Amino acid sequence: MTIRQVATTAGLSPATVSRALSGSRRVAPELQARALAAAEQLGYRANRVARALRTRSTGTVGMVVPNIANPFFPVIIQAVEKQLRAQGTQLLLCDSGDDVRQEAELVHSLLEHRIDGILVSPCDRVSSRTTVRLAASQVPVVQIDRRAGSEVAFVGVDQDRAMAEVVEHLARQGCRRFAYVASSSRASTAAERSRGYRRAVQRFANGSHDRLYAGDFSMEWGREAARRLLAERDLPDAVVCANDLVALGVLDVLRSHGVDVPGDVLLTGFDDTEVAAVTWPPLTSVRQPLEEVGRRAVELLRTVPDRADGGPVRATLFRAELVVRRSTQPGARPGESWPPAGPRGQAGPQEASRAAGS
Amino acid sequence: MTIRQVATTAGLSPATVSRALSGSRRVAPELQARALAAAEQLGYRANRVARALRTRSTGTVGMVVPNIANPFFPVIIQAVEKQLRAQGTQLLLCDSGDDVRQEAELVHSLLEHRIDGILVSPCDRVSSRTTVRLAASQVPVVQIDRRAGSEVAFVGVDQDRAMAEVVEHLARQGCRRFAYVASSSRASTAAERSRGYRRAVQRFANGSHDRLYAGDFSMEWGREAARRLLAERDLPDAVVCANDLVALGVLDVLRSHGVDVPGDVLLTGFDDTEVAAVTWPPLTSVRQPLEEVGRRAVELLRTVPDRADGGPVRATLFRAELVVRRSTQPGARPGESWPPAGPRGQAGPQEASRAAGS
DNA sequence: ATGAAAGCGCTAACAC
DNA sequence: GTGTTAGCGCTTTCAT
Repeated sequence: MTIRQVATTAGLSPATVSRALSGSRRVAPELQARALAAAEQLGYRANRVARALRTRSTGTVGMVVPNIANPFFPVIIQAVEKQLRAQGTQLLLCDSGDDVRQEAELVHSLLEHRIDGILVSPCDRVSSRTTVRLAASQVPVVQIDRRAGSEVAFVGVDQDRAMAEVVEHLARQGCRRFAYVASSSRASTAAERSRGYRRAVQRFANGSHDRLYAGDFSMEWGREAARRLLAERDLPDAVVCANDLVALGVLDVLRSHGVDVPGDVLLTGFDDTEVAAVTWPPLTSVRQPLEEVGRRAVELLRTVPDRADGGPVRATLFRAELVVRRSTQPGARPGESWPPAGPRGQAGPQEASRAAGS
Repeated sequence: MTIRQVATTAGLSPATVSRALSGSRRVAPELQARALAAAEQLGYRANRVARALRTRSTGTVGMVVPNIANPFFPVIIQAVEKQLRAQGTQLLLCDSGDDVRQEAELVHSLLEHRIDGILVSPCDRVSSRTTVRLAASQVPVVQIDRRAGSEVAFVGVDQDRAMAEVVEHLARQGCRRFAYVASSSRASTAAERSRGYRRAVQRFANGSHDRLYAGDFSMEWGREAARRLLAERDLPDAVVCANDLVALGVLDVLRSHGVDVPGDVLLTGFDDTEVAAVTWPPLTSVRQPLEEVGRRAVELLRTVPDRADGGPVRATLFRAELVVRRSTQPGARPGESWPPAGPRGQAGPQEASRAAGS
């Protein structure tokens, strides 16, 4: 089914039909109607490959994320998709598996496919740089959430500040000795969170007891780190985690070793993924305005000059929000029910099981 | 950077360079070398749009899933991607938002993009039928996980049987009165799970007390259902949930109302998502062999005849595996640490097929 | 084995 | 405003 056949059926030229369907130029109402009717009748659907070859635009944007199984990313992806849909653009989504080589291949593949732009969350803030720069020299590129260098547009969240707020909150709860279960600082977000953590511990805890465990953003790493933590002589006052997944892993192992959260140690996550609210205890975490990040990223993608040397590089930093939950509220002692006492016997997002045995 | 420029640089014709790069025909070793050298030197990368127009193959497969934020899907997507990568195919991933209209648009869009095949998890087992059929009339299509009709190839898991095993397990634990927090049966998986549940309750519990709540596959629906459940006079022995997300929502509300799991009521999920193992209590769930499902689906995609009327329609059904965890093991009393005693885990009549991450 | 030429389906440029 | 023509960049006849 080609446009030529539609044209023949309608008794028009292909050009007119093309114009009628796309609305790119004015066409006499009568001919317009004939064209549409013929197209409808034949069930004509334009071949976007041919169109793309001619117009040098595929109507497709590529997105490369490090790991789609990290529940943080689907949310950001959905936000992006929603925005793109609004402007009739398709999303070509790729998962780099947090691997720089893979990431490079995907970006190259996207470029071959002649996508109109790329959204990328670079897995390595250093090694991904060349790939990002290369891509940016060919099509508009916006870095989202993570970044590799500052030569290419970026939209994300102030991780440093957010993590500092986490520590400050913990310090206010009386914590002085901290442990940080970090993710390797290959991801820019991880590096910035670490930095924020360090800064804040210096400031609020006078740099006292401070242990660091560096791994990745996975639950399994959280488990491993918790085992190491437990192997030490004493527990810190609080365990700060690089993200929710890590925190869940830590929580799992702590619990299976009889360590109570928040009774024995406070615990925090990051990202405020959906599950953070339903673990036991619910996790204090950091919520990022992903909807806005997605919107801004797509917006920027349309603005970025084609060859990235037109003007100043745009970067947008949003501010995150601390979400305090029971994992950092040591009101009750271990084994006790929550809330510890008080008039309210029921309900409430941060409340839970009544005393045992009844 | 076109092939013509490479040809000029190498002092060859475009045709020869094309042949040299793709290896589609024999080329004299010397010329081959010259062509490759020139391509390398110029950093030539073929324009896949032009190639696709000529060869009528884009080297791209589309995939449409109902909701990427349901942690079940990323896992299946990664399995599919891995397989596709092995054969040098790009994945064009789309999220239908569990909406039939959206799904239809996405499929049409994919067809316009002239993808080589479609993997789809239809969101509605009835209404999605026309879309699936239409797609299958144009390109190879394989339904994955969910299905809409049996005229188009399918790869999935025996949901009915798996859910029956869940109920059987609960019955063995002494449960007689069940409640089922279902997802609306628009998804084929949901319908099959419901069926398996009903069948098994008939058989193992003599059709005794049986309450049904129908919503969707979300955590929020789980919360709502739990509220309704609590509004009833009495609790059932067990609450069976359509998937893990729903179970998490149920668990959250039960806990906040002081209901102990598994002390007061047993609870099960489905899908064995990563979080199922780290909730408190860990969730008994059903693990599906997603790696194999993904592999088989991609394999089938290459086998399916182009116009879906060549031969018998292929369907593959895998068997799932019950993963028993503490949420259905009322051995220990609430508030106690876990494992309650002994060297490791609890040895009940049904042992966990996998240790729950202790 | 190689090169010249045609053409995939569409739309931009050009003429009328 | 409409039709005719050319060409996007590639692969593939078709000749040689």
